[in-house]
Amino acid sequence: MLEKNYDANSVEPRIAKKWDEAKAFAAGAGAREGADPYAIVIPPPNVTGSLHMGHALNNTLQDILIRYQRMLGNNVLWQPGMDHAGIATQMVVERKLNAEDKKRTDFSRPDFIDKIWEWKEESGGTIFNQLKRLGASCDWSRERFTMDEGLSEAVREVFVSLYNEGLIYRGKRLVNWDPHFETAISDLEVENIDVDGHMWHFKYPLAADPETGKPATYEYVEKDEDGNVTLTETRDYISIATTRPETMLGDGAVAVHQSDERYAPIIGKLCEIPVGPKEHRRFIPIITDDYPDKDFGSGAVKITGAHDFNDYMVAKRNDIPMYRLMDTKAALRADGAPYAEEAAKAKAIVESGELPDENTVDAINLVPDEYRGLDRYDARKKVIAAITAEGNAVMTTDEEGNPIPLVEKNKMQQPTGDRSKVVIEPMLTDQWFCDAETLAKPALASVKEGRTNFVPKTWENTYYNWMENIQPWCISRQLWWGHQIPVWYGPKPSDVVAAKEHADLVNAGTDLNVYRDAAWLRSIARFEIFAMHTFQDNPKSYSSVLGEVVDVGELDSWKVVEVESPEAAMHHLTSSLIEGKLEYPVYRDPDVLDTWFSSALWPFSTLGWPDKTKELETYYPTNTLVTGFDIIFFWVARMMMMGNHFMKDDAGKIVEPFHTVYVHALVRDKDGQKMSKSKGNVIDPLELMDKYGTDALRFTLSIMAAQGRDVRLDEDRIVGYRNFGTKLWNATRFAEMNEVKHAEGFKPEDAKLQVNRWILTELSKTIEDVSEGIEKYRFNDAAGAAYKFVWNTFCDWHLELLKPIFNGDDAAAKAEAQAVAAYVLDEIYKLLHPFMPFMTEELWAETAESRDTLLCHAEWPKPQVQDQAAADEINWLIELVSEVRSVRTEMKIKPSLEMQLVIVGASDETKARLERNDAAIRRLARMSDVSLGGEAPEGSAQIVVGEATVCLPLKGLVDFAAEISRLEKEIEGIDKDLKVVGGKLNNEKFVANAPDAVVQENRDRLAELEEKHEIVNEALQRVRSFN
RNA sequence: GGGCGAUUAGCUCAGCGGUAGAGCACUACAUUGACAUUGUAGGGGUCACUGGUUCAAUCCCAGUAUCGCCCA
Repeated sequence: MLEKNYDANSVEPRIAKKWDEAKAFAAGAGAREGADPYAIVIPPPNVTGSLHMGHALNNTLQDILIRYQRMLGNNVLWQPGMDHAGIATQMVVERKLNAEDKKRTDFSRPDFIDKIWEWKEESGGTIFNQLKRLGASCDWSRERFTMDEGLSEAVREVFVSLYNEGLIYRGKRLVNWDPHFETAISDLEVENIDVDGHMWHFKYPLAADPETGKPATYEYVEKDEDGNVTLTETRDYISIATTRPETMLGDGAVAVHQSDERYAPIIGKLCEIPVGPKEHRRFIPIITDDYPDKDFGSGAVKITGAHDFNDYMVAKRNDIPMYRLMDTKAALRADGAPYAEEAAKAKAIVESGELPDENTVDAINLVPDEYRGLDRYDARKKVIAAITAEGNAVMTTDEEGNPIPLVEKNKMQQPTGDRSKVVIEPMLTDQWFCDAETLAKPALASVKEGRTNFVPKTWENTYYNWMENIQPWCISRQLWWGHQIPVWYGPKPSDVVAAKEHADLVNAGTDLNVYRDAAWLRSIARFEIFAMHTFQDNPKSYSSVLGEVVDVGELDSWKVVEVESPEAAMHHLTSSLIEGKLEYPVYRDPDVLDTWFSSALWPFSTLGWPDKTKELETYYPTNTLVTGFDIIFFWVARMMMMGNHFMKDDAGKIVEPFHTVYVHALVRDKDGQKMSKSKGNVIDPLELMDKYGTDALRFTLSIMAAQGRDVRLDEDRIVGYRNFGTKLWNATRFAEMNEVKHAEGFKPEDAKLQVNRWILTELSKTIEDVSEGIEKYRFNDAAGAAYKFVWNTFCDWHLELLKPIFNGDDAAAKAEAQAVAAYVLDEIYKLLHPFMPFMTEELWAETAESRDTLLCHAEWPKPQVQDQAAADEINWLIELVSEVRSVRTEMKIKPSLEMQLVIVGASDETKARLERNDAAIRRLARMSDVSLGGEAPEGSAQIVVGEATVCLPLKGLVDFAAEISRLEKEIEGIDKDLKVVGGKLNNEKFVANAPDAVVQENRDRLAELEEKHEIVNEALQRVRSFN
């Protein structure tokens, strides 16, 4: 006998163990002979991750699909794995070191990476155990990690291929720089946050006329919309507005819109940046461009190409030098020569009118000596103070009429790092980029041409929008943890080779061949002198610069070695030349790749690519990708780009990584707020599983996962669905008490009793609904159909209707009832298994002495019995009983009081039904007797069911006034419906235009309503006459 | 500024050209007979607003309002 309550906490680990021991989730487990493959790759959680509600929803939905497909007998693989999560992981380990009073830079790079691997072994991947607890039926034996050797090989393969195709390149670009982690990040990792900012207005004085030496002036004229002059004044400056005064130090120009008449007189003239030592003030040109907005600020903008994305474009278009002002921590630069020298270089550039190469410009540090090393915000304060003190701030007046600097408050969007939460600094740096635009084209076509489909479809627009406006993807990160970029450089900067491994560096056809450049080699002689000069007296220091030297291989008559840095390479080359050896040193690019680069390969790298494995052949392309919309750009789009580029069939045709992308919603709290630690509204799925059991959580998430809507999770809902589990548990317990047992060889079609044929028919319908719901990713419909069937059909009615049979004397009926109940319960376990795997697996085992398979491998139900007559009969019975109950309650008749039922005007069919269901009616409607009568007994309440009038003789019990009012109310309702239906049918246009079926439906309904109206009206007259 | 979505019962949400639904909450009653994690019954809705299309609109279209998200 089952326990009275289901104890999730003891059952779940036991069932999990059972699955594990049976290797129930191994790829292909439980598959039919010759089955179709069905594969899903898990969105790899971060190795640092812990299960949150988003994971719970995401993996529950995947598990439903996977378990369903497995039960259909398909060859199923759910591929699990984890992401190395570059920044997040490095952050976690650095934080741990900080707690021990150590920091990353106390370690060498390899030692620090070892520390991370140690951390991973100890505490990484707890999320896998949490996913197992959720019941995720992944093939855990195939767990992969983006940093493991196989996946790393795939990363190198892809990088080198794309590099050789010119789709990956290095360049100096303006990128989003995270000053906390001191690395570049991609656009997607930047969050724009609304903040209250300030806009300062400053005067840039015009340069003196070069010919006369006199201060330059112009007539500044402002007009209103109608062209009337509103202001005229003579100015010797141009006024600019800026939210970032500290970047003025790096200005290369002032720009105005070409159509802005106000500034037309001074286009091409020079103006002074009003900050820094007076004797070294820099002058910059006033230029025109499309970018400035005439109506914003003064209409004139300063152009700081190295620290602003818009300015960068303007500077590019107009050959304006871009001066970098900050270091990797976003403090003002302290490198280079004293300011006076550096400013002179900038002056020379302006005067020559020729733009030197970008590295030369980048080397110039235009931060005045007094500002060097300052944090960017401290520098801002000092710059503002200095300009204001000098009288170059645009002034206004305060409330009392005193002059004050004009500082506008303005709402602005501040870019912040999604991990670090610090303000992102646009920085001009050397980075690696992936040509996303080229890769996006086929990926776009795949969706447009329907080879990959988003569900719900509306997400396709989001995808198009992004893919059509895609920017180069910055893939390099200045971190230590990640896939190091497989590019080696020789001592000469132009010597660049991408290689999967050392051997490829010295293979035939390598690009590593600068040593063949005799002229260049001769020039190396210079370094000989340099090296001797530097290290002669201090050989120890020499070896410390050299660092480790690793043999790479032979190339021509040279020995190629790998060293640790560009400096080491140069010294090594020099020293080997001194010693008369032909040793050619290379060093590897220190950057690592964006974490999402390896995730982009996930659907094929996890299956063994670039090797041609059996798994790859079987399970690629995968079927469905289940993900949240927040990573469509980060992940889905990039998998499409990489998958389409690298995965082709034998005919060279693209094979997309998946054919369906199911995008589910975000889980929010019950008030619709996004869950976040700072808001303190995070609901921990693990706590919920402890409290209500995993199945309750899973069922709740499934039934709430309607397409296109966020899931607002309310704990009360979980309580409700926990109760649903209990209901099923107790239904099974009840069955057990009545010796309901799985009957070997029972065929549903053999059932004779209407009540059984009815439930089997309802079951068929439910099987269709649940299957269709899952197939169409309408998880809420699927779960809802199962819920309704189990509780409102099977428990509320079928089991109730079986009670008189179980308690009766008809042995054959009893045997059939037992067999059918057992059969239906088995089918229920199967239907619910994808949603509630633990409880159903437990019940499956508990309800038979032995089973051929685990429930997770049992065959998915198929509709068997369709018996409309039985369905009609029992639905009639349900209506009858419900009506009687309703009237009893309304008439305030004690439930314990047994009454007599007299049916008037019954057809032959109704008579037969009454006979067949006599016991059930008496039990469920609490009647002592059911009889047929010619007319309604005096003092009856009367109910119209179909053609018959059901009379409850209530003489002495019933409140006739109440009964009259009840019947009047009913007639009122019927009249209302009659009016609607009749109105339609009287409308010629309706009859002419509506589909025949609809017209007929309304005709039938009208007839039905009219008949009912008549019968109820008769009943009403009768009651009135009793009164 | 551009785009997407939402607005249905007190709450959380389904639905969707032709009888407006669920769960929770609420009210009344019942019972320890599988289940109080229960049963029976009940109340509760101008389907945001304004127009339009249609024989017919909660549903389609346009506009308005409010809210949310994404992108600049």
